[in-house]
Amino acid sequence: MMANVNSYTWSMPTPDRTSLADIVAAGRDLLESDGPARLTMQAVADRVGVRAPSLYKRVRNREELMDLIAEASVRDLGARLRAVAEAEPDARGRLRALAVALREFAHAHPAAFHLVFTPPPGTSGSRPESLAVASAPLIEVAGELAGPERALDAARTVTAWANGFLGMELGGSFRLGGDLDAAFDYGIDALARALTASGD
Amino acid sequence: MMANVNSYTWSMPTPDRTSLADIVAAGRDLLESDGPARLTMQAVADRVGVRAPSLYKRVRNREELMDLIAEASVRDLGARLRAVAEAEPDARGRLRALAVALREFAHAHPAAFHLVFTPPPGTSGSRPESLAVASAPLIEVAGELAGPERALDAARTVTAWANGFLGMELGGSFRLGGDLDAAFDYGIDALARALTASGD
DNA sequence: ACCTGAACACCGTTCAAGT
DNA sequence: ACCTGAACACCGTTCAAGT
Repeated sequence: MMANVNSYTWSMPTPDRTSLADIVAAGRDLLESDGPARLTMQAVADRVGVRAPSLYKRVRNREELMDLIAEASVRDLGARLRAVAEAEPDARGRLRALAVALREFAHAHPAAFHLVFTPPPGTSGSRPESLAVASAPLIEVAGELAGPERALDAARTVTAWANGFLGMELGGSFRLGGDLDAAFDYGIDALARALTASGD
Repeated sequence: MMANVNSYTWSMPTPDRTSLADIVAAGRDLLESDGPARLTMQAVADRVGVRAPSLYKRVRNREELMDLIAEASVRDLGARLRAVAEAEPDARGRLRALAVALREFAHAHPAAFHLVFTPPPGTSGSRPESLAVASAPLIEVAGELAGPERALDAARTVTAWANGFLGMELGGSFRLGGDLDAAFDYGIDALARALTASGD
């Protein structure tokens, strides 16, 4: 028996009105422009032209959406850091270039930076592998400066400093005035000195 | 003419059923035990034995309550750091003792630590003066190690590192294994080396 | 399969009415 | 003056009903 495909009982499948990519992109825009508190399922739905419940066809819940935003952001950051690292063969110069690039990313996408490096309780943040890939150039240069023995400790010292500095800068926690560009510079040099000196 | 104080039109003022101190204490407990998302006006009210609307007699809104919790926490931290600093005259040993005390505080009160050093957008966090008082011992030792010229930059490098390390440790961002105690130790030594070396 | 309105539980907050 | 119930606006999320 043939399938019933008479023209009046059959109808074209309506094209989807949105997509996961659209939703994540809208979320990233909203996060940066309005802050996390106003990154609302309703607001995202408005922006992609659909009602809020429809988002749950593409995303399990708001937390997963936040994680997807963190994931997309960390990939962008990783690509940028990789490009910067390739352009600078000298280890000390590369440490500086990577730190500066990280700071530029933090200034350009402060909310995304915060989401990636300080995921709010309840969310998981970006996938661990993605964060590892993005951090690889920094870990590598730390190893070059401090030696393979101390690579991990050295990398953690650098990332902790950078993360802390940028988090405090974005959060307005440096309240004693002074030149933050110079303070960042001082920090880079101090760490380069410290990692280079053996310490044994 | 005498005031009307006939016994049947006059009544004892009921004693207050709670206080600002009670509310802040309940908030601190809840924050640490249940996390910021469940630090709810309703939950605080339940704990102090009143209805949620009554809290607004003592506190402007939830954000102010969060700020009061941050303020109380930073004062505790400041007192602890001051005591540690007084007990250790050697600058390098004092840097280590302060860093360790800060880490102990972060481990003992992780949610409060996070609230103080990464106040969520919308809140103001603790009063700037209170944070300055709490940070004073660290700024002072940084100045002793790096010299008065570089005191502020050096202090920012140390606090950025400590803040970043502990934020990442509490947030579970160190995912490559290894000994975190040793990594923290390495960081302290690296910073002490870096601040001591002139860099000019 | 995707989309929607309606509904639910749960927030923070306000306010008139009680004592 | 403090406390309360009731109400409001606004969340995230579920689900039956539509196409």
